Amino acid sequence: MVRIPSCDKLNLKRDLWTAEEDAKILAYVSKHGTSNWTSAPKKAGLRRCGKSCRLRWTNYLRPDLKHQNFTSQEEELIIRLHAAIGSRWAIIAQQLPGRTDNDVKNYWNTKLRRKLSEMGIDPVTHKPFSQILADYGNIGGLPRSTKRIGSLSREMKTSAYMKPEHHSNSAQGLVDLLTPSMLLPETEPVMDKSMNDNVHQLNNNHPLNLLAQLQAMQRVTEASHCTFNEQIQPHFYTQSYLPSSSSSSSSTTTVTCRNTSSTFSWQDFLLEDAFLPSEPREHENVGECSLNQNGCQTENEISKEELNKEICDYQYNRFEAMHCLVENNDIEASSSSAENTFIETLLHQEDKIILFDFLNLLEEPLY
DNA sequence: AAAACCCACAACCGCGATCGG
DNA sequence: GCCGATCGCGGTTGTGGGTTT
Repeated sequence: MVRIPSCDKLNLKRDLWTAEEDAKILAYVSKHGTSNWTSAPKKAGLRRCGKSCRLRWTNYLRPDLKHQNFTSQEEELIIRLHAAIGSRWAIIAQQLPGRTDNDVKNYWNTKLRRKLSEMGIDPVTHKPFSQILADYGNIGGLPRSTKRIGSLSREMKTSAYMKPEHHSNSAQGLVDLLTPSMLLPETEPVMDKSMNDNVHQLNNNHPLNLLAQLQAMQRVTEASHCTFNEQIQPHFYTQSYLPSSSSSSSSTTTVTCRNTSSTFSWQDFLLEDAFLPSEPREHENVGECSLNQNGCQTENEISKEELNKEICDYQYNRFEAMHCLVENNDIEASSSSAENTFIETLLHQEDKIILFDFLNLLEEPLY
């Protein structure tokens, strides 16, 4: 892989952009567009590398960017999406018109992460610190993956190289890994939605409607034999309600939610047991899906064969759900990538990666 | 008043993915 | 299919302004 020489190596300007430089970039874009940044510095008369010009345009000069403070709605969305898909800022930023991935990332790192931490919530796992500490105590004799993210300290967080949803090799963690779409709450009741509505949502998706797509995928999954939603969703965000941006940092702060008469507590933003098996859950159903059968097992009680079977079962169930819809002409078979919805593509890629990583993980020695 | 510290965010780095000859 | 060029992304660092000591 050929590396682009850095601006530094080329002895190009690297400090903050001046108004004059910004004007040159704007003039360049209005004349040449944004398709070729390599030639931008030369054509615009700038002593910057093309990459730097592109970033300046993308993160600051684009006319569609918002430069106001984040709203509480945006804040809510960031937290929810971060819990669902981790630090994939580009995807999260797509859900926030006028915001860049850099904006979202900075806002998370400077505001939201600290806000959650001050409330006793681990911003990586979205679990209370107390639970994490308790979990550490509970798993004293259990094998620990070297890839696990502790997140109790900055050092631990930054030294980890897995995404938050890849924390575990436990059975419960596996559930988390496999179904990012199911980590999202319903923003509104869906019992009156028909399957056709769900499929319509899937086929008429837009990149800026990730939440709706995730929820639609969730409903499609519900149509399968494996009722993940009943089993899993209660463990995650229970409400979609919005905390007031001006609310105190107390974890007991309660505000009236925007769109319903219910109340919101910051504790609703906790993820329960994001990656460790703990107590058996009363509301867990013993469904046809085998994933849940090990919900109360400890890590070392779950054999590799069982976990492999769970992966296969999950893959099969999801495939079957989609296949059923296709057979009923409720959804078009998407044979080309161009026809794939954004989220289907995302989940497909995710599955491949997760399945591969997880099987590799199983090959690691257990201590 | 000045040094130290904190904070927000702009900018950069390095990597993998993708494009195109 | 190969390979160099470019893009896009997430993580990290640098900078400047505000606040505290």
